[in-house]
Amino acid sequence: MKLLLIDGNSVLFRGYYATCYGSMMKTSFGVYTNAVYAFSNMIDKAITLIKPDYCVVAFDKGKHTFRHEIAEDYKGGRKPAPDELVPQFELVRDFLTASNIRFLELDDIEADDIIGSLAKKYDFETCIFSSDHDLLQLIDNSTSVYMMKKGMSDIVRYDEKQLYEDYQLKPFQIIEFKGLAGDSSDNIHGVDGIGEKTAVKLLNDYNSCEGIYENIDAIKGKLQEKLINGKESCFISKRLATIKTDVVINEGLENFRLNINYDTRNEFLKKYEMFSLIKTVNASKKTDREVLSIKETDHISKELYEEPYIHILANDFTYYGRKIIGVSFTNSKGSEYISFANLLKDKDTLEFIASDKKKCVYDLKQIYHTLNFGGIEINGADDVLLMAYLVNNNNNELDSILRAYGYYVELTLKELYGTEKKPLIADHNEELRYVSDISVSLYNVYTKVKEEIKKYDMEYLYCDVELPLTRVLYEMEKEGIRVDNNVLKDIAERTLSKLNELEKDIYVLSDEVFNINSPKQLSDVLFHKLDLPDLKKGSTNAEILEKLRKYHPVIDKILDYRKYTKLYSSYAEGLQRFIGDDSRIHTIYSQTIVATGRLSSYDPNLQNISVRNEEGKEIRSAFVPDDNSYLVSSDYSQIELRVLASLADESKMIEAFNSGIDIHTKTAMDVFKVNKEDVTDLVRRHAKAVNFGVVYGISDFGLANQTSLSFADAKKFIDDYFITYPNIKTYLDEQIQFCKDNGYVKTILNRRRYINEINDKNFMVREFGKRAAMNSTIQGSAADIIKLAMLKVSKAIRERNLKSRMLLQVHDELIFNVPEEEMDIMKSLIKECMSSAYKMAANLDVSFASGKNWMESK
DNA sequence: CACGTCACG
DNA sequence: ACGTACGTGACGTGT
Repeated sequence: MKLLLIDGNSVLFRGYYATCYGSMMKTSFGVYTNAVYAFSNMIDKAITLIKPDYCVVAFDKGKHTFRHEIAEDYKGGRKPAPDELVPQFELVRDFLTASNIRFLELDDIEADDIIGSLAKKYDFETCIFSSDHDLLQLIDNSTSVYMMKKGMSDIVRYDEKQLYEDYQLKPFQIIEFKGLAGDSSDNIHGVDGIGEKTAVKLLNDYNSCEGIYENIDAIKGKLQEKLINGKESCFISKRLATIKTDVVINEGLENFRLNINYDTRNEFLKKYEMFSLIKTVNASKKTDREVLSIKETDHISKELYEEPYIHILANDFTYYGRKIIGVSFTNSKGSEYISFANLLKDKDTLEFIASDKKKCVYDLKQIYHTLNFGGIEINGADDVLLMAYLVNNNNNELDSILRAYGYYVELTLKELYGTEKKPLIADHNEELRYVSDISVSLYNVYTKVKEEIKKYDMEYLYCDVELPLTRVLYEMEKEGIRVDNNVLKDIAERTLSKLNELEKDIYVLSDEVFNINSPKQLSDVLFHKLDLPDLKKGSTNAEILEKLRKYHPVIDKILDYRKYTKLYSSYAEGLQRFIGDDSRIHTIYSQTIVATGRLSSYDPNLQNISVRNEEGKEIRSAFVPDDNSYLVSSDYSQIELRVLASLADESKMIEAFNSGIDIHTKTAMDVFKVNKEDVTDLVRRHAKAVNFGVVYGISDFGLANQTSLSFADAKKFIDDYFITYPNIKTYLDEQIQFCKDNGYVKTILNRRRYINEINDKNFMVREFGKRAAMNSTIQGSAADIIKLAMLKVSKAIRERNLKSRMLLQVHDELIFNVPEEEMDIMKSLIKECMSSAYKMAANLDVSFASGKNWMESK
């Protein structure tokens, strides 16, 4: 049994002053919440640390305590509480009420005295939480004090031993100490001329103030004089500092039992916009816990075969080849856990998992790998991660999903199993608690996202596109792509010698030896030592360096050095670690990271392999086909602009696409009203820049920056563009308006992207929101289309039993391994599937290339 | 762990 | 007056 007593005023004050700098936290309605926020954080910390069964928060109330009878100026000279803090005294009480945490305040009694009286009333373990040193006097065998130090970051537990170590005082001597040294914050005078050092020394010699005055003759000189003069003040100060322990509190202990109500607390936190605190809630809600607390079994009950959430418990060290520890089944009937060894014997359950009967997991693609590694087949599974992401693109990892639906799992996999380098043996009960919390939470999330998918009309996107795509991506990941390590080694070696050369040159040319890779050191050399013009706040990026080339020969070398270090560390060397024993690289695709609906690739990222410069492009020659095969690359040309033209129904542009004329040339012709022959290179480049700009959410500033155009010319150009293509303008404006009204924009397949920035009060943020709104439907719809194409191609390969395999996706491009004998069929099949993936006014054009490595097939 | 930089679409 | 083009992931530096 443990009782926690919290000094409410002290914690609230400390919380306020720790968070009152800069822009103070408040709600969108202007209610200050910083102190309550910090308060909530601190007491959560205290509760987690102390794990009390009972808890009371004590507050001061009234201005006429017994101490004011003793000394009129008690606590005099204090600054009044700041205006921003005052209303938070009330708010923090509301917070405690919402949390179902008891607080006490008694007329004309200080919080200290409530705490003192409660601490002495009970003889079981009592912990006091405060930042006020006065309370240290309450320490005894069963009472300890947790002090907040250094703002709020540190909490130190004081018992008799710790107190003596830090202050050389026994608990009762705290009041003796204040009698002598006083306490300026409470306007307690003590003895004039005696400070902390002298007070401690005197108490070490004479134990107490009484002891000092009994032996006053033994004390000599000035000190004796001070003590005699201050005797009255000394004993008044002592009384002021003495905490009462006899305040009558007529409440049964059970009234103080700690039983936080997370539902009402979450409501409060939501109401006052303290969203980040919702995560500190152990929201595997109590009611759920009672109904559904997990049961370990060696045979999963049949009633759990009805649409369960299945959690695969495995450590998180690697993506491929995770070891299964156990599996849980959870639905409205209950929750059960089975160890992996027992699961392998539970044939009914294995059969259920492999069957088409409906079930749900979290991160299906990874689970395909995990179960495949464990020799288990799974079918008919929904993916709660994927569903939650489709419902709202901000839900893209466990934490954010649980938080969004009001759940929180206290333990993490890392805490259970450690890391690959430092693995831990998990306690089995902890494991069960983790599985139980996560399973119950995710089962509940599943029931909710299922409804939302329906409500948002996303069944086609989810059931017919994203979910089947998960399987396709799993197969691509498993397949991997063959890489010739020798090619990478060769490039690495050559790059390294080039780098050594450049390094020397740079040191000579700049007359300085420094770390070229450090932007800080480089900018120092360029802008201070060499005195080159600092065009953008010390920035040394390629764009800036390009402009500085003419000033100093070292710049060219630095640009080259940058190019080669990137090539060396990210690609030539960097990629090698990912080549497996099968001589292949297995990237991982994320289906739930990109806000617009694109895929992303990592470990390693194969969607950003160099192509734009000659030296970098060579990396692609390391990516090779299987024996007797070719690498085939097929990409959509101008897919985003085609999507835009079609969605906006801009006939001039659609006609251009369908007639096969170069779109940037056509844009130049239309906007500048010139003949094809008069479109110069420069004019075409500008037209191309605007076309890109339009897709990114155009602005005159952006366009001017990207081209050689002046502000005014860029603005004029954009105006002319929108006059030429009025439907584009209308369409983009519609997207912005829709987003302002609804908070999100949507793609051709009803994919949503929420853009909160669009209604932000900050101009810059709002402008960003607009550009994101304009871009998202376009980029997102293009992503939808290539996903459709991937499904179509993969289906065709499967149905025709072809040996060709889809290996990579790079946003508008697909890469395949194609055996020689399938080249003809695949060429037409890929082209057909990709160009017919989605019917639009502007046709989809597909270009096609093949070779004995990825560089050749481009 | 944040920042600057740079690779891709 | 403000001071940006959209979407990612990986690396090295420096706290």
